[in-house]
Amino acid sequence: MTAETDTLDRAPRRSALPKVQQKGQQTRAAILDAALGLASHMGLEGLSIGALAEVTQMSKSGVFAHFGSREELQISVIREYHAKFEEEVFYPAMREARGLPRLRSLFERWVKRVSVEIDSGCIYISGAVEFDDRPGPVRDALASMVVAWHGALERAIRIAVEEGHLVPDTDAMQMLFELHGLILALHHDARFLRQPGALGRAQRAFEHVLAHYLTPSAVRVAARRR
Amino acid sequence: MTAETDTLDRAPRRSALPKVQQKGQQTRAAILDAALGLASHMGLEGLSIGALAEVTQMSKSGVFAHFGSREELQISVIREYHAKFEEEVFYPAMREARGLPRLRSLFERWVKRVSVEIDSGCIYISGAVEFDDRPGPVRDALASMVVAWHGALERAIRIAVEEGHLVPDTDAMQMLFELHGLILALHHDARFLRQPGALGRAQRAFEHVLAHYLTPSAVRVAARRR
DNA sequence: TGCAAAATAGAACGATCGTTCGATTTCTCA
DNA sequence: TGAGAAATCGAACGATCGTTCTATTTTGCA
Repeated sequence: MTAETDTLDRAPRRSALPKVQQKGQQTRAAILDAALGLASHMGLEGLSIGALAEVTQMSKSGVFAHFGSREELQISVIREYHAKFEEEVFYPAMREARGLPRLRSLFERWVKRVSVEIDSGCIYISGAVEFDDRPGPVRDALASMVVAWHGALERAIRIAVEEGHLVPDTDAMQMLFELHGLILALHHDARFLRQPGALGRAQRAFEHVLAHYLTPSAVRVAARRR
Repeated sequence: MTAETDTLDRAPRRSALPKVQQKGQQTRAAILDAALGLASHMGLEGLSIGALAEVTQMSKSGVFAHFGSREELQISVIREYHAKFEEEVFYPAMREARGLPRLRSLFERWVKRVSVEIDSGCIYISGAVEFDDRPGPVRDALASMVVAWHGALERAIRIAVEEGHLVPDTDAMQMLFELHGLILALHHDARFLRQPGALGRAQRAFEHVLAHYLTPSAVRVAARRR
């Protein structure tokens, strides 16, 4: 209920049931895994059931039956990506100390994830471009996850203000805007332009943004880091 | 030949011929115009010759004949977008005084263009995401235009350093990275998330980035602006 | 072990895609 | 004005798409 919940979503964790995994769920997971890889390369719109069937060595209708529609498949992929993102970025960073350490960890893991993804793009980013003009349930699912993640970052920034690490008049949404821009620029330069130095530039830029909002006392702590 | 050429491209301007426009070229231009609008909404991959024929009230084969292939159509659209971008952003800004005024004008016009495009996305940005994993002539055309534009911005930054407006140890590519991120964040928040305040945040963020690189004397000039 | 249920396959559907080709209309210029 | 060139159309192609339906196979449980 406080500013820091332990999940990005409000909804309860799905399937806490200890039931043994049936065959169906098992292949569904395998399909979803392949779909995630395919969508990372071709985008959510590039996801085709035929290609997915070929990869998983199944029939088209066999794949189809697990989701009922292409839209539902896309939404499932988004949810899967979200879960992985939580696992790799959000949860570990939330174990860091409140304030600057946690914020720094969130950004660092975010950057690492995107730069690892140089060979398999971020679905949040590609999806945002693909669905910015396409209303519907897929767009809604995507947007709600992105908003949840941004909300988590914003809370981390506010906590850093409370802790006295960032100046009191910090505009959390403004700072979030600037940090988000760095991720997008990293994704663009590393993935589209294939520039080798993009990761370093993103990290350096993070320090620049931080410099704008850091409290004098926090500056001394931050300086010791380098 | 100097750091500031008067065009983004090295190639000579196409068709300086005063020849009267034939019917073919005329309808080709009309098709291209419609294609630009369509690609802005659906992306370059969403561009279909059938839809284009419907919009222009022509037959599919009639449209097709003007380009010879879908790829060539996409490349033509990219070139058209590039020309418009030059006209609206690059050329007017280049008429500003060397250094900070020119750099500021470049960014301001860039931002304006992207925020006008809230209802018809930027092809540079959507194209980068669509083709970051798809080698071929379309990707090459897109990349070369983006690189040319980034090169122009980089030159503007270097000139601002020469003029003493930015600190001598300014890393032009680093600064470009940070500015580009702001545009991408603006595009994301305004177009995908439909956030109203994105434009203002981009402008404020520009001042933040500038603050990092401004020379003390330039700071006084900049302060008078506000 | 056997039987109902779940999972998968296979074939076919209508739609749309880019592209080809030959006929036909429209333009252009001597 | 009339002939040749350019532009446009209409129909058809093979391919791929998501989806539906009916068999067939596989699975899980009493």
